[in-house]
Amino acid sequence: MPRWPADSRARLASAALELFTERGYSAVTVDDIAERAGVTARTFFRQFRDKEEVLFSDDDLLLPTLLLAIAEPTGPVDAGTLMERALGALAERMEPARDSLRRRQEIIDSDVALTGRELAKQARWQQEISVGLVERGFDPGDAGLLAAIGFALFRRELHAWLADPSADAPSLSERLRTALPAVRTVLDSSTDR
Amino acid sequence: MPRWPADSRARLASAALELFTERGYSAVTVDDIAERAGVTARTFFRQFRDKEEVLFSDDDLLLPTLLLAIAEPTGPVDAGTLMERALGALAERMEPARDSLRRRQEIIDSDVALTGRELAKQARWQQEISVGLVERGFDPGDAGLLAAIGFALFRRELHAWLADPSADAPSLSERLRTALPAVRTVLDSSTDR
DNA sequence: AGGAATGATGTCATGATCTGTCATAGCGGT
DNA sequence: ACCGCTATGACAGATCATGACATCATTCCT
Repeated sequence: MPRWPADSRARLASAALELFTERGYSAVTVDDIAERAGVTARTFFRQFRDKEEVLFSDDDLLLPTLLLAIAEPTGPVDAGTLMERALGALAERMEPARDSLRRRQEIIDSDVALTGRELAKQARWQQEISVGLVERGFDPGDAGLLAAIGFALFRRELHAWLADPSADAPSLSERLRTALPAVRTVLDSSTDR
Repeated sequence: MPRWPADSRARLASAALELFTERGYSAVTVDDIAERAGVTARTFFRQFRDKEEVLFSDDDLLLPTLLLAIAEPTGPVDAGTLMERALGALAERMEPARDSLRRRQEIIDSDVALTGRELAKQARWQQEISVGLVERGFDPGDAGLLAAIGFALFRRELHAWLADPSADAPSLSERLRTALPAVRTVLDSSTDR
């Protein structure tokens, strides 16, 4: 018999998500979250660096996926293909969690600071991808540019995927596969009127 | 004779920049800034929403520049050209302030939260540009994609420009002009090894 | 000239976020 | 039985941020 119920971290995370959904991010205090999870606020801050991090800590589990998809393929590979593999691997990991991701995204989009945190985290991923590409022998300038464009696309398609509630909507992976070619089309042919 | 020295806002802003440079962002309290500016902390928070905002408030002055560059040209215009005009106008406004921008950027880059705030602000600009493009008759999907790519490029070239200390380094505008064509090249031809 | 309105600032109180430090109690190994 | 390890609680305190109200030089109105 442990002295306390196990898994305080998981209980804090779901308590936080519930409360943020019920009342909105800024109307929830860390004390509220801790109370619902049956611990003290001090324990919250031991598990999560700050109040925001409770929404983002899971993301760190995805980074290895990203790096593996870049490093793994053997033989010469096209840069676009590598980006597609990396983002596709990310997409596969995210797809099963669509519902909870959407709830999370609604909270994030409702608060500028959270949006900033999300962008900063994705910028870090972008940096990691860029490094991975350079390690494969790509030109550093090209790698940075590719990673930047890739993540611009990824953000766009992720939002579209989460926002589209229909059952037969394209999956995130499918959206990504069609997005990269779209860049060329847009650059070549887009005009106003 | 005013009751207090004028321009408390400007004094707060430069006091903040000085102190952040001297001691690092997180080691400076709002009280420190207020003290050096000769006011109380309460006055700081009347001028700036929070401690971060003192580094970003000037940015808001740039948004009209951006929107004007999109809305102004008459007659049918290529989307890439419009992006170039908008970002070029931004660049022209920033170029004279290179030194203070670089000091500011060093502070921002040293702190994740500040990085997030910067990205969030640029995301908002990106959104505004996208809306401006749609109002000119561009397809909404294309507009969003173009704005995203444009700002990915802009961030990249801005950092490169600020990081290159040499006197004969290309200006920000020049960098931007060569960056957009680079997108096509990279997408078409980049391979590893 | 004189009084009222204005507006930037100070003062005080309060709540939220985050950190440092020490005590406590169950668990596992010896 | 004892010892350390670890997760947690308890408490104090710094910093950030906001609301309410007071102050007083300037300005405007009559």
